[in-house]
Amino acid sequence: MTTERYDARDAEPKWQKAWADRGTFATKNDDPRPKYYVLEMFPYPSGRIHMGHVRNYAMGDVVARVKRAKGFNVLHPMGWDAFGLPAENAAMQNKVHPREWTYSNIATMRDQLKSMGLSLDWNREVATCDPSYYRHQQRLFLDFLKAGLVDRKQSKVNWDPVDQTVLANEQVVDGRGWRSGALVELRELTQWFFKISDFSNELLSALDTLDRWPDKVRLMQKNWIGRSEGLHVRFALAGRSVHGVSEIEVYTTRPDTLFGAAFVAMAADHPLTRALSEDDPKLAAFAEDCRRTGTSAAAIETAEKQGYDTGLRVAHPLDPEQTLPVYAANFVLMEYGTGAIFGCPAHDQRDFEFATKYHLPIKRVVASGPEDADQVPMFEADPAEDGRLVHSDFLNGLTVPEAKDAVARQLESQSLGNAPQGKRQVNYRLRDWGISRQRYWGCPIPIIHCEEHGAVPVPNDQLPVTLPDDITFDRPGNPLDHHPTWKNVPCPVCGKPARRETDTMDTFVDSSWYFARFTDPKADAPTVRSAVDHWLPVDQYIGGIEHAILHLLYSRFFTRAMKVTGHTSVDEPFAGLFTQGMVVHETYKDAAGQWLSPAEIRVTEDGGARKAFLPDGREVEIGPIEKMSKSKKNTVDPTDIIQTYGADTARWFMLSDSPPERDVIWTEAGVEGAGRFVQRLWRIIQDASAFGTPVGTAKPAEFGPEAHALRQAAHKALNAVSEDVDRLRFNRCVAHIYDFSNTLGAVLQNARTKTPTPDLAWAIREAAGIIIQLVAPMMPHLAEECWAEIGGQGLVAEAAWPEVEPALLVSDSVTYPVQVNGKKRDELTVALSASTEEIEAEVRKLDSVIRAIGDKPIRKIVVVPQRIVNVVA
RNA sequence: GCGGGCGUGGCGGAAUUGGUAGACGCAGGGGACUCAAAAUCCCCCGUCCUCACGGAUAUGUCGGUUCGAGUCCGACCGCCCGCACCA
Repeated sequence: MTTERYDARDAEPKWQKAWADRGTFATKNDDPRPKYYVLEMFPYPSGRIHMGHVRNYAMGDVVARVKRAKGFNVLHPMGWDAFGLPAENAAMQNKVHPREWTYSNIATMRDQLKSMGLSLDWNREVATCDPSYYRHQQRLFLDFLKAGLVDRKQSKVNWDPVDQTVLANEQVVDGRGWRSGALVELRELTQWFFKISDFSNELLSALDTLDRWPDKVRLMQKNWIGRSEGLHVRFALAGRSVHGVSEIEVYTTRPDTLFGAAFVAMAADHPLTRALSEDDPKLAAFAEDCRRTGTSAAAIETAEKQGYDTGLRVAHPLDPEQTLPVYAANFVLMEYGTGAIFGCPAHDQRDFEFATKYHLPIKRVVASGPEDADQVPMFEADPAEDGRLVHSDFLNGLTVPEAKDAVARQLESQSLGNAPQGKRQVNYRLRDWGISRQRYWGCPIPIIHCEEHGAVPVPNDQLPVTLPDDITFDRPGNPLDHHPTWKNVPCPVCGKPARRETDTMDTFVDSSWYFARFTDPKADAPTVRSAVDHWLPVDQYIGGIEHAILHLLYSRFFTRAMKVTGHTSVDEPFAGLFTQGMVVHETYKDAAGQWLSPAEIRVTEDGGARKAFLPDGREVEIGPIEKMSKSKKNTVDPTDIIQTYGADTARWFMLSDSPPERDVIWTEAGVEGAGRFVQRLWRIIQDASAFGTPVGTAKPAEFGPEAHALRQAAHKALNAVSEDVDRLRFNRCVAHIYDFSNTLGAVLQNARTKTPTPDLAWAIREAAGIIIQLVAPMMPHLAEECWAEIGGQGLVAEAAWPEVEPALLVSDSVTYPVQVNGKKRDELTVALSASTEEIEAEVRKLDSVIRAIGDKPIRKIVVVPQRIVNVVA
């Protein structure tokens, strides 16, 4: 018996070459077989692939290979999300051109991905930073513009007054610029927007059709779109008007609580706040302060609630006797509703805090009964939604929904000025998508600004507008903005001097249609209808949960916009979605508090206590397990792992143990375990090759008990793995394979001492073939080597998925756990055909049951067929 | 702050979706083989009581529904993700 070791370093490139030479993974658009489109979120070319990529692409590869084996024409492409900030940061730090930096990263990462042995069609590779890609994006932009899906309006950006540049939210740390440390200011710029809010209702209602998406993602999107039914209420300013303004319009989803209103609050950017600021320097200063918080919602909402009493008062719309104070407040957003609210402190936590801070009255208007009608509410256990109205005039005694309706009807019939004072309004939280970025490394927005003709689209025959190469980052701001020849061009309409739009597109635009481009990546138009309509929607999309909202929502919008402009006929880009967890690792810190990488240290285990040391013997602190990141140095380079253990081991480990939607902890022991299984399987296959019958031997008519048991195990494993692959439960696939390899290993162990009978030899050969095919999607190189070893036909990568023999999945007896009062006391094996009565009778005879019941009478016996028996006494 | 998720042995996790809690793997312990080591093979392995048979207890915490709860409901604690200019 040979026991040579499997050498991944030798085998892996060999099989990769074999697949490439045969074009195994090249996909044709006109293949008649049913289509299946598998896509993993394409990577940002940051420099090197990381373990998160390995996990993501290993999962997609399993799906692609299994679907291919099941007879589908599989599209499984790869590309690069290649525009973005890091390239500019690298340019500033290392004086390297963003294009050079990006393409060299792509070259490195492409090699790394190829070494993983993924079943990708590399002929379809695209990079979003390539003019051959972004020219079509410019075309889409112009088509959207023509279709009325693009808007130009003011919006706010984070401005760093020292660096003279716009900052991304992640570049704002505690309200200061990350490089300069200067206090960030908000600036208004005129920017381009995609009118995603035109699709709010449709994006919301179509979520119901996405039944192969995780519920949590659909819920997150639903909340993000944020449909609410409410009332616009106009409050008259009491006694005076300000610069001609005599009212404030608020939006509320709780009109029922109007009698509990204690104040009205406006955003710092509300037109009335601005008007008042002109005569009130303190208010102006307050508003300025609010603006300094930055543009991020998290920052605004975690900031302490603050208000400024403007001195204005408004009349209560339902109680002429009463007026309410008007505040400017930092937690009211101009972007949502009307930019003004009324506050009811008794029934809103935030209003409550605000009222307490500024000593405003707190009046309860919803109560579950008379006993709590006058109590100050406790939000934790408040019956806010199912109580009845109190202290509310004509609303008293109504339920919350009744009161909402009553207030709406009253205010609709009541006039202020010449219009009804209240108006029902469906409102969405979703805002239009601002795509202008004041950056170099992005897709140029194909617009020329002319003094006379305004924003003029670049004519089709002048596309693409390519990025100039001769730029520098010595000056702050966008290099495009101070590039004289690129920026200054004649107006396409009149020919007079004009200037190019120097803003580039948000990189989310790039990733909002790449899945469509893959269907015909070299086409002269953004898409070719026959290809895009054939392939879309993506059948299985796989990526990180961090993209649950923005990327996926933008892509859903973009697909609809492409439909409106005739670039596709589909609505939804992704029929199936899977969100995988992160790869995490222990962190290590030396005595000086410096992070250390796993490669720099050595871990020992002594009586359960794990300790880490530097090579010189100094002890290292083992820190918490965190997401792999460069800053904490807790990364493991996939290339190192692949060189040491092989790609198959890395892939296998990434798929085993942890459920794919959850985080997986990278451990050295885990990889070694995976590596041991590679060798174990190789030994099993060599044994099977020696003891099994040769290929093509006729199937015996009869199988003895041992052969039958092995066949049952093989077909049960095949069945289980097939089911779990469909549901992307790779960790369970791995467990089934381990389980089955233990069974097969034991049979082969016996074969060493007792030569197998012909029927068993045949079953061994069958079992070996099945286990190789089960392993092949996850460890494709090892599987090819094993396939060749047992004399399989052609390549496993091209072999059809084996058929389950259903007869082998059923057994003729059932073993029931027997419980007494819910506690397991015994087991009972009966024939599959046994009736409930027969089972009951058998159970009553069991000693263990009699003992457990004692002298209590049996009240009933619950028999759940094929499951369990419970005796209730 | 708002929205979403997760929590089971020393560790990663499984549990037929309300039916035997701990499959499978890692780590650990014991044994076989070996001059020896590695590799491999066999056995044990939640905790507590018991020589054992067996029993009690146990799925972040507290309570509820049920013949039966890791799974469903309510409250709490802890951790993670997103929050519109990171991708």
